[in-house]
Amino acid sequence: MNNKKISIEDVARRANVSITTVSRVINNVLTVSDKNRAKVEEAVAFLKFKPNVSAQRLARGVNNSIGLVMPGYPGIFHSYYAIELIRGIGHACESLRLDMVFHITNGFNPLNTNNVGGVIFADVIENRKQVEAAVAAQTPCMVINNKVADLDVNYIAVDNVLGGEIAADYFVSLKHKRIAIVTGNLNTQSGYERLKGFKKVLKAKNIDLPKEYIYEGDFSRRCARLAAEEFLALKNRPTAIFACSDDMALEMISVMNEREVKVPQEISIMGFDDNPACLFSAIAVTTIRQPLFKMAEEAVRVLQSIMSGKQKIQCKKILPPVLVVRESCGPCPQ
Amino acid sequence: MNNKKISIEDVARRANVSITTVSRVINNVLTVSDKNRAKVEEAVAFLKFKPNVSAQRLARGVNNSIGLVMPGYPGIFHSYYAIELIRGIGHACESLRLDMVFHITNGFNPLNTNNVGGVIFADVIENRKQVEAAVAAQTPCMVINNKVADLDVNYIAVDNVLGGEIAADYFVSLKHKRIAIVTGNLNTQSGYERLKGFKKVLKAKNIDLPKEYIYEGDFSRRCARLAAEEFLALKNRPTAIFACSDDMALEMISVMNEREVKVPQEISIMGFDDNPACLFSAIAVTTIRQPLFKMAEEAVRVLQSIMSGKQKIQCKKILPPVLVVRESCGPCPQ
DNA sequence: ATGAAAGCGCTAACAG
DNA sequence: CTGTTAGCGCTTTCAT
Repeated sequence: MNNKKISIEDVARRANVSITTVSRVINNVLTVSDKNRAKVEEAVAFLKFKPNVSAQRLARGVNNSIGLVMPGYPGIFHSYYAIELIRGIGHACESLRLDMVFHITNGFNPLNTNNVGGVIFADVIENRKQVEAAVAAQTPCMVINNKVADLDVNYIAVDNVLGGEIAADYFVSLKHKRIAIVTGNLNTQSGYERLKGFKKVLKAKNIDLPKEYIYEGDFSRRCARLAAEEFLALKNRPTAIFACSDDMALEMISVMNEREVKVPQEISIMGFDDNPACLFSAIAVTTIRQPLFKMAEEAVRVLQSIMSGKQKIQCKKILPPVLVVRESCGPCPQ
Repeated sequence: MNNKKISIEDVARRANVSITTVSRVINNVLTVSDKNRAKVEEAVAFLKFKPNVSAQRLARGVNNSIGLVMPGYPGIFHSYYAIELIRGIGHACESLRLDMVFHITNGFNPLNTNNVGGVIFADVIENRKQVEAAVAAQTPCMVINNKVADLDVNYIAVDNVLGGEIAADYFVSLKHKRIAIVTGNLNTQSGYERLKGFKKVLKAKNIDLPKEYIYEGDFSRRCARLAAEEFLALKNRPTAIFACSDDMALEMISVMNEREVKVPQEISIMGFDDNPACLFSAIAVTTIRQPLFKMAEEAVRVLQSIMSGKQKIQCKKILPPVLVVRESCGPCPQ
């Protein structure tokens, strides 16, 4: 198989012009006569010629592809978070005509950053060493949704501490006193920081957050179910629960339904993400919106300008999440 | 920025050997003296040299990357199906040291197949033209989970007709007479064929499948909720429902819970996929298992041998799905 | 407007 | 075991 690929030379021969001219037309350089352009186009179509991208990249000295590095831990690809990032990055690459080299890392096998023009890291905790290497090698890169204060690297992130604060503030404004949280994976910055912001506000308001009101989860529906059951079994059951992802909130609401605990009359449940699923569930979920898709798109855009730009670009952006009030949270009962 | 990249020549100069020798050591060719190998390795480490992949690909004439083409319709990336495929392919690429170029297609902007050594298509319906083009261009390719009988292309798929049959057979064996289905997206082969197999068995068993027992869905939780509500509103409500994805089955069970309809005592619900979430829900979901992850891995493996192999490889494999009995289906009530 | 020629960084005969 | 020498397919000066 693999009967010889047709090259620019074949096209030139058939069109009876030089390969330079062919190169010009496939690159939309204007200084080509209409006559020659037509001949080349005919030959390209006839031979079904497609430029060899490796050769182009080598000759141009630039690489129009970006690597997306994500950690491979279980469940991540079934999270709204990761999928929205992938969608956003994929979408941006599509419109910017970049190739997206998707690399699921296990810690070993780092992405060969010489194979891409730049790279986006979607989770620093797991991939920190790779980020450091990329920075050291001066590979253009962007970090998404993780501020890396101690590294000189560009990032775009959501303010997760603020997210936790917003959740706690809202519950407090609703007069809740027994407020619980099921956290995300605390090894991720988003998991950790949401808890941090949440605690901070409760402390400031002098509301106790006992250990049994903190369930250490991992963003998954499964642990949300476990958490819900544990909270319900408490002698002093909470009247409000902050679930650090919408998936978890949704699952908790299901459990409440099964147990015939009314949401929000008996218990308030708040999510995080603004997953569209929040709107189609039995009860619309009050949540905290974070602009995942847009963040991803912007990361690509910035990365591209880093890749092409002569000037050094600084991008350390932190986006605020926003509260979306719907039906799953209500005033404290009794 | 972009202070000149170091090349193989820089390494050779520092190690005081020819570039050929450097090439040999970075490619693990054994015919290099220990002394030279050591010198080269030192230089590589010192200069942080990474080979330019584009140059390698050009020189070698082969391309160790594969394209994964998936349609970009809404919701696909939030389906268990798509994600398992991506995971499986990503995993296989990782261990085979292939780059995975992930391409979400909107119908325009087809993947430049000259940029990859081969391509995997994960949904033929939407991408048929691209598959045809790839076949015509003799690009090594594999089609996943869609038999394309009329194209000379390799594929690996699940027998979805059989899946539909298994579902219907099981309900029949449980003595159900009023059997409904909420389908997947009927524009996908899996959506269409499951319905087909389902209908076929019911017809053979002389069980009526009225229009109102067929809800045309799209694999999403949202439509499952709508379907459940519609079925429950029927004068003659079904006693068994086949949901063509586990996500849909799970959502239907939630609705039943909200409406206080007992599963499986009053109504049986079957899913499809064998999503692990089936095990952690309130009631373990009876489902039909399809080997998504393994199928994806195998597709990569076959594709790689097509890419490297001299001989033409034929792969037209259809895997059978299997019934997994759990708790959400029971005998017909009354 | 066009083409000749010199690379881009690396691999792979081929000699030695 | 090592180095010389052609390319791989394309872009890009630089003449013309």
